[in-house]
Amino acid sequence: MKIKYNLLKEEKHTNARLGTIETNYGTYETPMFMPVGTQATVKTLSPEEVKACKPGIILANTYHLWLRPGEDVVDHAGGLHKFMNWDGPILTDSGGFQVFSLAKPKDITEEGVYFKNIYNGDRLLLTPEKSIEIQNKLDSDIAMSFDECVGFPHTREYIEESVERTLRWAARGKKVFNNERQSLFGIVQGAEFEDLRKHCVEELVKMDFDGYSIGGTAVGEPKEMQYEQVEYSCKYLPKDKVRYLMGVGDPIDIIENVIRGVDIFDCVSPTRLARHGHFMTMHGKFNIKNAKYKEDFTTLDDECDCYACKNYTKAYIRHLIRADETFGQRLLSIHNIRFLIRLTEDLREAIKNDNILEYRDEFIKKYYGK
RNA sequence: GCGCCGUUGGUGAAGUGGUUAACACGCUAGUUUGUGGCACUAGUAUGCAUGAGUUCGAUUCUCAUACGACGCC
Repeated sequence: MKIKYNLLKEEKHTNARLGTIETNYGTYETPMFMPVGTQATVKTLSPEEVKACKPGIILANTYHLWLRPGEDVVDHAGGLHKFMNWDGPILTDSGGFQVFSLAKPKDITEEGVYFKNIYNGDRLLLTPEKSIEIQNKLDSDIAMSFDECVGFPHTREYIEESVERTLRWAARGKKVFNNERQSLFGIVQGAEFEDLRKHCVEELVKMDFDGYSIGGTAVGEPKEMQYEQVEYSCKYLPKDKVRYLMGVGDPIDIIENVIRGVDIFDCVSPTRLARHGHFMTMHGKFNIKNAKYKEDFTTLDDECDCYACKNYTKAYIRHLIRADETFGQRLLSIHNIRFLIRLTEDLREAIKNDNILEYRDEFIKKYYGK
């Protein structure tokens, strides 16, 4: 089935939305945070451990699975869910972000984007049609259009050109899309230019996607500009479709962008920060490797209900991380993912109570207070 | 006891008669936003066993002392 978004309530003082999203694998509340499982695994965690963090959807990556093990292997396994033993909804990114992170300007053509295979150096062409074909085979619940994610800084001239190309790519992908169980999202680009964002939204809506993503943010631009880009996109997006802000996961950014009307977020930060020894709490982001935790026998976060916080001390986790033990990375990953999901639970409650601005102000005070 | 070699930071060590003593690990702190998973950045010996001498100048050359490895009685 196609996903279905139900708008339940709009917060009284802001554009924040409370909703549900119906999927092949159940109905989940929004705002939502999606953990990232690039290579069909949330790094260091088992599906059971991810599940215990109470996520809705998780994310996997077309580019990486295309290169390894290949979409046919996943297809023959019976699809991504069976392959990775995940019985919840999955969203696949299209490879658009890899245009930003891996490709050089000269590699971007009208037909598609040339990449160097990171594993063996082969020159590969990823096109909008190919990206959709791969995602159809992966059989995720939600597929993304293949877009160009442009970094910062950039010129208006280039963004104008890029938005048109992204729109043509969206149309090409939609034309070959062929999976009844799967939904397809369009991606709004246009950088910090309101008229270009508006134009992009209008053209995508004409194509009638199952949901809309906001792209081209969290690529090095100032925070205020990110929030503007989200405003310029949400302002024109239809209310009856879900909105996914790609790649944003800083706690403050999640709050600010929920306030501006975003429903879904994803970010590698909780797992990457964890692998590098950092953990988040309401009182800020901390480095477990710091000497001050050497004999700190308290838990990471006394407000947290995760497995790590229920069973282990900072001193022990510090020891594991410093000893390069993967169990330490697992414990911090579990904690950080659960932290961001708890944040979305709080935000849903704040929308119900029409006090999200108070929640934001109090959170910022605590988070930067340290 | 004699001979010979050695002694550089928390560790393993490189090195030179003349500005800031290489590098690695460790340690201290920071960064990380649709992930090229165990990364990156910065700091970390005012001092080269101790004492004396040669020299304009010594961690580097000489002598003595201490400590250590090896060989011989």
